[in-house]
Amino acid sequence: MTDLPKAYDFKATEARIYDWWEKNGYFKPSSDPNRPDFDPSKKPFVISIPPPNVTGELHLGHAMFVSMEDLMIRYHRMKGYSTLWVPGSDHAGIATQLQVEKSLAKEGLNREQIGREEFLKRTWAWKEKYGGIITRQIRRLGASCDWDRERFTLDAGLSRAVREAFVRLYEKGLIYRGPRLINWSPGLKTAVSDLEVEYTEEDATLYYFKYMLAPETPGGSSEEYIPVATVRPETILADTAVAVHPDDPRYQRFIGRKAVVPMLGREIPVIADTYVSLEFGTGALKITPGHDPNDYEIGMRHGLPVLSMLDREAKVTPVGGPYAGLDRFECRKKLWADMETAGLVIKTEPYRTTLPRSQRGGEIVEPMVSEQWFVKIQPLADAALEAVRDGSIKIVPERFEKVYFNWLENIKDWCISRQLWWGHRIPVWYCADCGKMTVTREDPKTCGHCGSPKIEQDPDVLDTWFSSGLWPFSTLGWPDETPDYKYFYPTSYMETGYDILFFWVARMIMSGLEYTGKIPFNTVYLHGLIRDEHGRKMSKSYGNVIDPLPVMDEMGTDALRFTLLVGSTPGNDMSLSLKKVEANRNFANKLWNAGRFVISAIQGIGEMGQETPSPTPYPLSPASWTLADSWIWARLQNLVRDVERLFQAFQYGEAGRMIFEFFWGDFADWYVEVAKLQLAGDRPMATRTAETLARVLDTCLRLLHPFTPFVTEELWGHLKRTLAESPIPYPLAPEALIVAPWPEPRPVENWEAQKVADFTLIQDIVRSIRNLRAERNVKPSKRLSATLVSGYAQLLREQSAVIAGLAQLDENQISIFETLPSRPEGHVALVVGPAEIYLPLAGLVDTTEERARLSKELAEIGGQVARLEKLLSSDFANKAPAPVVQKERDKLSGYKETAEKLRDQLSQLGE
RNA sequence: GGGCGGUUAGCUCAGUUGGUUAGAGCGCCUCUCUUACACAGAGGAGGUCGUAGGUUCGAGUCCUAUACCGCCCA
Repeated sequence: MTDLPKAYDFKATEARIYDWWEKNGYFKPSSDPNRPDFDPSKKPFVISIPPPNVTGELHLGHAMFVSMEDLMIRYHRMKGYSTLWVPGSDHAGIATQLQVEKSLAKEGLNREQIGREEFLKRTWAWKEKYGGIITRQIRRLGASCDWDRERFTLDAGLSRAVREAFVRLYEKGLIYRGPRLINWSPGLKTAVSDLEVEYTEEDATLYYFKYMLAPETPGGSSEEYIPVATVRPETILADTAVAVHPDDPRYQRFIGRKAVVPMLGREIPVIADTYVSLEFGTGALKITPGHDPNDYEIGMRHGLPVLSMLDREAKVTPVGGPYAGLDRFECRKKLWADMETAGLVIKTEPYRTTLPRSQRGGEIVEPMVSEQWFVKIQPLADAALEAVRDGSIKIVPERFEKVYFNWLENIKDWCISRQLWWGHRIPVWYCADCGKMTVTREDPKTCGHCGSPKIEQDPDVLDTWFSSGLWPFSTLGWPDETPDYKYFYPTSYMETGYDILFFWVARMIMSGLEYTGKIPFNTVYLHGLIRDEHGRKMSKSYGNVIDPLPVMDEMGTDALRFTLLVGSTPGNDMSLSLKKVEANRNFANKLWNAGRFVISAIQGIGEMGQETPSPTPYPLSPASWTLADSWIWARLQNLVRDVERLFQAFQYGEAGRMIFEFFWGDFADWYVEVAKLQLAGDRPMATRTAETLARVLDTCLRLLHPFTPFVTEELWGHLKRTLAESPIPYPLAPEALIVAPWPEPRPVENWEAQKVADFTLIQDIVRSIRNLRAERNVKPSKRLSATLVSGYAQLLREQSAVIAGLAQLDENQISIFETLPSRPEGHVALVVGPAEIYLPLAGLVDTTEERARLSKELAEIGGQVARLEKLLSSDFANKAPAPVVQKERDKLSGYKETAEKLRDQLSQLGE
């Protein structure tokens, strides 16, 4: 007996196995362009990791992508590709800066007080302190990344890539700077891009007031006004027009006149624009080009001035006259109160509206005019659209292509400057003398135009996504044509969550095409988001967040991985519950124990004696196999074919489920049970059985390895050592499962279907005997005698030991006949397709009950017969494909045979 | 307003070229500690696949409409 523990001990296994893999270099590409033995003809398979926030901590989103990518990587590695998974992390400008600012605040400091240089010093220290956490946690998940190639977006090399990209775009005229309406985050004091703003519907107030018209003649007076409604009354201070619809009879006569800005007395024009809706609100709009995107458009059309009434801290500017210096919300209150006093207020009413909030922090974002850097995105977007349209890049699942198209077709220029300190500083220097800009790859000492040394670098940094957009190639050495870049780029799959399709994936495609002239990857695989067990979003305030680390502590990494991989389908959200993880921990344990059984079976062969085992050459002809051997082999080959097909179609979850079902349902529940009987046979039989056990286990471990790498590697090692010490000629190579060849599908052999059908009959017989025993409360330990009658008597005779073993019959008291003139006395009869089974349950047999049972079965079968006869006499027989019709015909004849036998039974019981 | 996804057993979900008796895990009921595994084994109950039409010999699967839930974009 083996000395392996009775339950799989993942705690004692995972870290040891991971270290062993890493130490032996299995995570490195099998063909490495930096080594002398590089084989360029070997196909590479490459994934760049979606870089997590460098100071972040593991959550289920990470667990998901790591599991999925590791599966892809391990599969291709076993398939023989030169496989590279590039790990790394992202500096995450805003997030990291906020963390450091928070720690500063605890000391009563802010970043302005300590200055930029000191702040960056502290941030780097912060990164050094917390930067390793996330990568350690990713290792714990089993990620087989090449850690020697780990990258960080602020590394020298990647920073050079960012610089190169910026300068190239600038030189091409695709980067410009200018005052534009952008989204301003007052708390963070930085611009954010359109994507970083979230719109939420909330309760607000709609303020109705009078926009008084200026007298038509100077010095005159006017009581005329246009009623206007707004949700942001404070922006009145920056109004530069009032707009009405040109066809609106209520206001038509005011077009061209002047209106007076409340409390400020500024005169602004009344303009006509078809943008104004006649039905909505009062039918008139105040126009604030400096603080609203729609108004900005209208302002551009009409040549209106743009005023800014808020500064970078969202305090009122001098434009607001007496309100200058007030906070935006205080100003709203005060201005409205003053307007009320001045008799300009009509009413207020509660109102549902969408408010723009910062994706980070959640404060209300202000549309503001500000001087920022932008990427002219249209040319890049066009190329990125084409790459997906022409199939160069495939998105899985396909439906996201539509989302991708829709976004790129309506894209706006990308605001890439951020008023932060942590990030890639914009490589632009302004000259104090000539006022011109110098944009260079190397930091300049003097102005590139007039040579003045009085130059100063732009204080802003780039949007973090600008550098992440370069990730697939910057990590491989770009802009240098390094060996890695030449061999591994373009990468293969980009695997990530659909929530960052725009933020990241689209931008990588645009960047890749622009800078490298190549697609950055050929396939985009998008996974869904993980929700709680009732499909709700996980959030801290709900308290339903599942932390992957304690889950791994309790159930093991393999259990978590298998749950995430098998529980999800591409692009769809999944619900996760600890119950599921527990079920998969049980699966790992099942695997372990079946493995223990196989190993002890192999050891048993070695202990049987020293004579040479009968040679069973490979590939085996089924000639020397038992029915069960043939059956499990055929089922296994079928599984390998299914798994391959599903993997090629990115249906990893379905593949995992099929392996699970095969291993538990076919192998462990049936074959292993039969094997126990066969192992008790003579030496050649026992040897062949042990070998089949080994073969099936080996194949299953290979198929499962991408899903559950730890338990499979550990077991495989034990299996390998055991086989090496045994007389069984089935050596396992190479030294580790992680680099063992993937089971390749074999063509179906013509004997397979018959053997599967034969064994299925045996299973059906066993099941119905078990069923009856359970119904009649026959003690499980009680071995019954039995009489079997069937046209398949030969098959049943051959399998009588199997039937007896699995159904708890007494093998020496089984009689098998082709036909039997009359049913044995005091027996209960079972009809299983072409077989009748009589069990001696004398004393338990109640004729009335028997008749009822058999009648019920006959009714069911009769229903099937009727259904199929109807089907086969319909158009179905003419129009459906022949094999499909044949299948139904076969079924019908089977049912008819069963029905016939049931009728016999009933008549023998007496009417 | 536009687009997408979901609606299948008590719960969470599979079911990908339409093939005719719809599957799993968990939960539930009965029995069993039979030396691989009680993180288990054996048996069982449980679903008119949201609704209404249509195409087809055949629809959970394709088409149309519709209800509800969710997401994305404006």
